Amino acid sequence: MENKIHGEKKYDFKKAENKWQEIWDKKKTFAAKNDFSKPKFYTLVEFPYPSGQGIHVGHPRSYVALDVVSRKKRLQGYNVLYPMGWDAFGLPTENFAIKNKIKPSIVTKNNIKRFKSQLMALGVSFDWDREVNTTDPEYYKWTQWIFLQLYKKGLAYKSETMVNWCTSCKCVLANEEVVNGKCERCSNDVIHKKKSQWLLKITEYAQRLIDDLDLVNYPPRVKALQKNWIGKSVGAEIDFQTNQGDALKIFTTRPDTIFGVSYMVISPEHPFVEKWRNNIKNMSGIDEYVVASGKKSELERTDLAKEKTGIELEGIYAVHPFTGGKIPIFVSDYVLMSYGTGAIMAVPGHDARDWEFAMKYKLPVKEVIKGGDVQKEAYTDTLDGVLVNSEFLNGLKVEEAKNRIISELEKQGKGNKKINYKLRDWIFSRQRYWGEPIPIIECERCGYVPVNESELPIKLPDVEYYEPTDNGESPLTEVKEWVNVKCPKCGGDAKRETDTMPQWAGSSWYFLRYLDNHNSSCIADKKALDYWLPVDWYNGGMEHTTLHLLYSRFWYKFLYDIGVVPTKEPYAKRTSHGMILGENGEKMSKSRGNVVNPDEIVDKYGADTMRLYEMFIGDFEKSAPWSSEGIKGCKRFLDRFWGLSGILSSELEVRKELDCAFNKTIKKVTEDIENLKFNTAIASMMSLINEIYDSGKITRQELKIFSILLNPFAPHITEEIWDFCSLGKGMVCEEAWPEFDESKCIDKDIEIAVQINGKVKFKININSEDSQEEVFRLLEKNTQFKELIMGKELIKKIYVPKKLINLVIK
RNA sequence: GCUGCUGUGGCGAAAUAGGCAGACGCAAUGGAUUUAGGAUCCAUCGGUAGUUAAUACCAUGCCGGUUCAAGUCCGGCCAGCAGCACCA
Repeated sequence: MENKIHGEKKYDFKKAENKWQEIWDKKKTFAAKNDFSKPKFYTLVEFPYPSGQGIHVGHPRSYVALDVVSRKKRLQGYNVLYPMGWDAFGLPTENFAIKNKIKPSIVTKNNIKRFKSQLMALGVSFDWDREVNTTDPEYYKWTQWIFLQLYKKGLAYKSETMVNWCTSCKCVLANEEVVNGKCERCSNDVIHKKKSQWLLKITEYAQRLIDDLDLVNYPPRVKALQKNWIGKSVGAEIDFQTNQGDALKIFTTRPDTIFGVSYMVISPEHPFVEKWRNNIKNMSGIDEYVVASGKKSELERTDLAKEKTGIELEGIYAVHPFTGGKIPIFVSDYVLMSYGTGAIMAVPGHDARDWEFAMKYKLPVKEVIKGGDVQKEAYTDTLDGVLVNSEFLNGLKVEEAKNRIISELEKQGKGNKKINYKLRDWIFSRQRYWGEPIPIIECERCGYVPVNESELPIKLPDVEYYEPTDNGESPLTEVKEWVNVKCPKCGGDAKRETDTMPQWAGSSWYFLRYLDNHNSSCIADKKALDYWLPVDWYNGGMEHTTLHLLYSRFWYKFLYDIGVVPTKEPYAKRTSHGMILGENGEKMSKSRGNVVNPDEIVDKYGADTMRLYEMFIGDFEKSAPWSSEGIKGCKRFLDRFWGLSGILSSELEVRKELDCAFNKTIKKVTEDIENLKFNTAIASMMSLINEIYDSGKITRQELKIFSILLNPFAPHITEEIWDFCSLGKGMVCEEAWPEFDESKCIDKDIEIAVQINGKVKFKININSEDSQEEVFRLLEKNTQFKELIMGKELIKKIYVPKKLINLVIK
């Protein structure tokens, strides 16, 4: 039986969606124009890693949201760039390739094909001509080029450091990739290992990465996370002389408490442990401790955070810079070599960790700031504290004492003001095959030599085996004919760097390549960079806040410094979507069996319904559970929208009685899209359609406006109704976004509430243009008012224009 | 422990800037249509009391405050989520 709503013709979403997708593709409807005189708008979503599973229902939430924004901006006359590409280097592909004996390049190609067809089936208006792929040598040529520029400026360096080593991936990880002592990707244990690695000096940009957050429109929580991650602390470095002749340099944020020092602590990796070896009386005990703490995995160190351990360096002591008193020195792994100087002055009276350690090892606790009881617990809440037992600092407030002591230290040459960051340099080498080769050659005579830029790209060799090795070397070391080269400097025998770049390399600058993706002589044409940048609106996941977002800001700032890009910050506005959870409210995963397959949804309800539902599901920034019932409401709404074609009258203009409703809806949809409130934008269109059906018909202009408003959300059905009802010459997506008239958004006849002592008692009808006097005159005529007021004393009358009246009576 | 966020019907959620709490949707119930199911259309739909009702009282995690008026502002709790976590 025919599934007829109101319409003359049933809407066949499969046929229509295919038809319009083909038309858009053929006509290149959504290609950004290289007409740099037009106002531009650059919308960007995080390009996906093309995994073997195909897209997830989470992907469209981001892509459709910015598709709605992009389509609306086009209708508003902007030259919109909304591109897509593939972040295709990475371990899952490599692991899949190893397991199934298919080359990573082939796996990648297949996955991209699948992803692309899935995205096209959703009708997302990407400009496919600008597609990029990080694994394409023509792309990673420029990733390597950027690395060389960093190298030339001294921002890429190789160094032997303690690194995070994933025992399962057999690969080093950046600090940002270690989550709770486990590998971010595979959740296996991370251990510490000494290894020679390439690092990027992101720390050099720490201050600017904080400061320039003021220049951009990011959600506060994203700014907070980034600042927190960079972790700036202001304090001082102080030299404590020792009986060994060396000065022990420490970092503290509380130089004001210097008279409360009762011992010092150095990290087990501190070089003085070795240096002082011969004079340390209990060296065998120290060795034991150092070895034991070195064996602890990242996780064990965190787990053991509660119970502090340590051992005193017998025979060694430091000298207090002001009192001249002897201070014992301990080794303990609660002090990290990677932060500050790897050594601290311990003030147990005013630091909880030092207090705990002092209790365990029976060390003295001295009060230097008045307020607490330092024998019971460390007194750390000292913002308004006053110094005591501190010689020339006595009586000063904490802030004053900090300044005083720093100037004193500087005067006497015993220390200086110092700012430290938790942020560490970015460990940039990976011992795996499927990544960009690092374009460096190691020559025995010349050291590290960058390859000539004219040789780029250094292509990944085509090999048969790419298993990670147990000895911690990249599988590329086995490819002798690739590794053995001549030194570009001296011409002698040399070897290529065999480590590859991390996955975050290609994604740190991909949004620049979209601007001019076929350029073979530079990253992108200068004019294109100047015109399109910065990205006007970038949406992505919260999980990338301390990885991709921070890394790409760093690279961009570097490119700004060398004159490649025109602005200090890459993304003018950043938003984050919430996760789509399984129907049971838990994170979607195969093991939980709550995964929703987007292909099935598109097949059953159509792309428009899928798109609309993902936008209607809830607050865009919050996570929301999928509901297989809820999606039906969106399907019903689209069916009712199609049904409008069956009640289309021959009248042309918007009817007077709906003029206000239309203006209000245009206003609501226009503003809500800008403010990420897709759910309420859709709700307002649902209300409008209810009103239209109540009126029994729709005029041509009304249907035109409705179609344009709905077009960004449901692009296929709106084109189809436009065509079917011959509403205009071209396509809906080529129309102009409707304007609203603020003055028409107010109803003439309105109902306002009358409250007595703050409680609504009844309502009266007024004209919205009525003055306060007229409203009260109307009120006094009201019988309910007379009854309620009878015998009572009216103390106060409040009128909130067009909203309510509140009467205070006794 | 620190930082940030969240808490509203059976469910997803709305509520400029302190001004009628629950828009919109789902589910549910009753009815129309149908051979039937589905789809569609109409109506009801926070709770308690009240014969439907009028109406009254209660209701935005809890306790208090400011105000003519509080989901919204202030103070104090509680719960949940996320991030960081020996960062001196």
